[in-house]
Amino acid sequence: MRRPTIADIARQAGVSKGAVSYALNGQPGVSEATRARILAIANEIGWRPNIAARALNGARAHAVGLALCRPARFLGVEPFFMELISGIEAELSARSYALLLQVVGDHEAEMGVYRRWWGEGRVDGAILVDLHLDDPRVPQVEEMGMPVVVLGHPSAAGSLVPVWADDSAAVRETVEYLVALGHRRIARVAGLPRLSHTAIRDRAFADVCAGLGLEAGPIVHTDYTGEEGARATRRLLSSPGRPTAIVFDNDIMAVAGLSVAQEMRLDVPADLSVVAWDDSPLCQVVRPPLTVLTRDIPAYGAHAAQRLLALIDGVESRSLEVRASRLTTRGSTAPPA
Amino acid sequence: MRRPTIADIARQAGVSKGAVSYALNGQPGVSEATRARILAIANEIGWRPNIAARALNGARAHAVGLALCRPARFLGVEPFFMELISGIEAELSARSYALLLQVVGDHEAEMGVYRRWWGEGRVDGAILVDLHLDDPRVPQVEEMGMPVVVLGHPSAAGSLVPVWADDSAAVRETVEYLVALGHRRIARVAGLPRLSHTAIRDRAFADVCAGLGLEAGPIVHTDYTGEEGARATRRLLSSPGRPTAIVFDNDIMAVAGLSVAQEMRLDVPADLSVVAWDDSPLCQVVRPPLTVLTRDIPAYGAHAAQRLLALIDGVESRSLEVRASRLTTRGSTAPPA
DNA sequence: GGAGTTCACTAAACCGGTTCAGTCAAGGGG
DNA sequence: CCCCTTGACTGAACCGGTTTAGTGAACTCC
Repeated sequence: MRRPTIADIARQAGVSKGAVSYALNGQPGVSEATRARILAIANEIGWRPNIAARALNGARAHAVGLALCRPARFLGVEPFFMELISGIEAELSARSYALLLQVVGDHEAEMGVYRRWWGEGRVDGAILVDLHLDDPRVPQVEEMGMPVVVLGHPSAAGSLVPVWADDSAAVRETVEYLVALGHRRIARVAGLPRLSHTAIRDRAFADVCAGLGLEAGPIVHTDYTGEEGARATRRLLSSPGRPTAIVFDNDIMAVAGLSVAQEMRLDVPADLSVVAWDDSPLCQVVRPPLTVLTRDIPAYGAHAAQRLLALIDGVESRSLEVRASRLTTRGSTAPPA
Repeated sequence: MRRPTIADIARQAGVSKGAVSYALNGQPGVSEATRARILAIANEIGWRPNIAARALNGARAHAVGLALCRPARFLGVEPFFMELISGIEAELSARSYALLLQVVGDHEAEMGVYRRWWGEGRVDGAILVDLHLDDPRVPQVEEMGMPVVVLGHPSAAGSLVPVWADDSAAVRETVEYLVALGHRRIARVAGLPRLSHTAIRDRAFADVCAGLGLEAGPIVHTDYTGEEGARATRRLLSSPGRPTAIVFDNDIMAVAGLSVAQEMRLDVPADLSVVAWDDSPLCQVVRPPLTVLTRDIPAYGAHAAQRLLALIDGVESRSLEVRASRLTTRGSTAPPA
C-alpha cells in the first residue's frame, strides 16, 4: 500500500497534478468547488506532502539544527539544556518545524555537523550555544551563509543575531544584595573560563566588588561538575579570611558547596551564604533551600527559535535582549554571623 | 553561488550524470580512473548530496524520531533523558543519522507527530519511551508500519521490538540488601502509577517483601517532582510504625526525602536509610551521598538506537535485554538504629 | 460583434539525485 | 574471423511535488 501522492488525488478528482497542487496550497487557479472536492479526496485517502519532494523545489527543509558541544555526562547534569530545548521546541512545533539535535565532541565536529546539515539541505538554520571567547564558529558560520541565532552576548556574536540576557546586571543584583546583608568577603565559583558568559560574569563580579569598595573576591573556575564545585568550596573555606558568601555558577555546584560547608560544620546561612545561578527543582529540595538567580530558560529558547524563524523568513532582525536573571531569595542567604 | 550538483560535476568531468552517480556511490559502472577524477572534482567544488533528492528516490531519510511526552519542567529535572539522548546520538551519529526531537503535551499529540514525520518521509523510524499500561500508542504505531523500538518491558511492547532491563531484579537486590542490614519496614516512593515500569517495580517490591516474610511495605505514587517526593516522605515518616528505609524512584525525590528526614531531626542513615533509582552527580554531592541503583543510561539509549537502525535495515530483531540496574552503596544506607 | 480580459485548468518542465535499458568498443573463445 | 561476453558509459525515465507557459471558454466592453 503505497503512500498516496498528488497524482492519485488528481486521478480520482479527474484533474491535473497542477490543479491539485494549487488546491492543496490554497493558491488561486482552481474554483472553490474543485478545491473542496480535491481537499476532500486528499483527506479521505490520507495524503501527506512528501517534504523531500517539496524541498527539492527549493522549499524550506522545515527543520533547524542544534549541536551541543559538551560531554554527555555534563549535559545530563544541568537542567539548562533540556529546558532550553523544550522552549525552542514550543516555538518550532507551533510552526511545524522540527529540531535536529546532535551531541558532538568538539567545535570542529560541531562545524562538520552544521556544514553537513546545511549542505544537504536538512536544516534552514541553526542555534549556536556556549559561545567562547573569540569563538572560531562565528566566522565559519558567517561564511557558510546559514541563518544562525547565537545564544550569548552581542560582543561575541560577530554579525550573527544574538539573543542574550544581561548577566552583569544579575551579578550586580546578587553582590549588592549580599553586601546589603553585611557580607564583605564574597567569592565566586565560576564555570569554564573559556566560555564568554563566564568571562562576562567574572568581569562584572570584579567590577561590582570594586565599585562597592570590597577587595576583589576570589574567583575559582570549574567544569560545572559537583566534584569541582565541592573542591572549589573546600579550598575557599579553608583559606585564611574565608568568604562569608559564595555565588555559584550553577545549581549542582551550589548543592555540592552546601554539602561541603555542612561537612566542615559551617552553618548555612549563619556561617556561609550560598547563591546558585539558575533555579531548578533541586534548589528547592535541599536544606536550606537555595537563594537563586532565576531566569525563564524555556522563554530564552523560545525567543531564540522565534528569532531564527524570522531570520529564515528573510526578516532582518538584530540583537534581542531577554529579561536578565533575577534574584529569588530563600533560606541559604542571611547576614553573616 | 548555487550549490554544486552532480550535473556540474558531470559537465566538468565530461561524463554523464549517471556515471557521476555511480562513481560517487562506489557502484560498479565506471573505471577507477574516471571514478578518481570524478571524486576529485566533487571534492574540489565542495559537492554534498542533497538528501531531499535522494529521499525522493525512496532512499532513507537518515533520521529517526523521538517524541518526549512529559511536561517541560519535569524533563529538565531528570538527567535520564539527556543521558538517554546522548547515548542514542552516539550510535546515530556514527552512522550519520540525525535525531528529530519533539517535546509534546500528550499521547495524542505524540502520535500526531509520529504520523506526520512518517507520512512526510522525515524519519525512518522512532523510539517510544515512557510506556504506559495498555499503551494506546503501541497498536497505533504497529498499524502505521513504522519501524519502532520501545524502551520498556516486552509485556507492554506488543509486536514492537523492546529494549529493556530487568527492574524486578534490581528491586529484589535492593530490598534483600536492606533486609540483610536489618530493615523490616521498607517503603517505596514510586513514580507515575500509569507508567508500566512503575507497575513492574511496584509488583516486584510487593513480591520480594512477601517472599522475605515482611509485611507489604507502603508504596506512595508521585509525579517524580521533589515536592511530591518530600510530601510522600513526610507522610511516611509521620505514620505510626514508620519505615526505617525508603526506596525512591528517582534522584530528585530521594534528595527531597533526605532533606525532609533531616528537617524532622532524623539521622540518615542511622534513623532512615535512603536509596535512589538512577545515579546522577546530584546523588554524590549531597550529605550523606546516596546509595543508588546505577544503570548505564547512555548505553541503554545506544542499544535502542542500534536496534532501531537494524530494524530500518530490514534485519528482524527481537527483544533485547540490557544489564539491570545495580546497587551502588554509599553513605545513605546502614543498619537501622 | 470583435477584441481584450479573466478564470479554471492542463501539459510539461523542473528540482537533484538514482536507476534501468541500451550502446559501443575491446577482449576472449572457438 | 566472427560471435559472445564484459566493461564503461550514455540517455532517459523516475521519484512527488511546484511552477510556468499555454489553452479554451466565458465574460466584459466599446
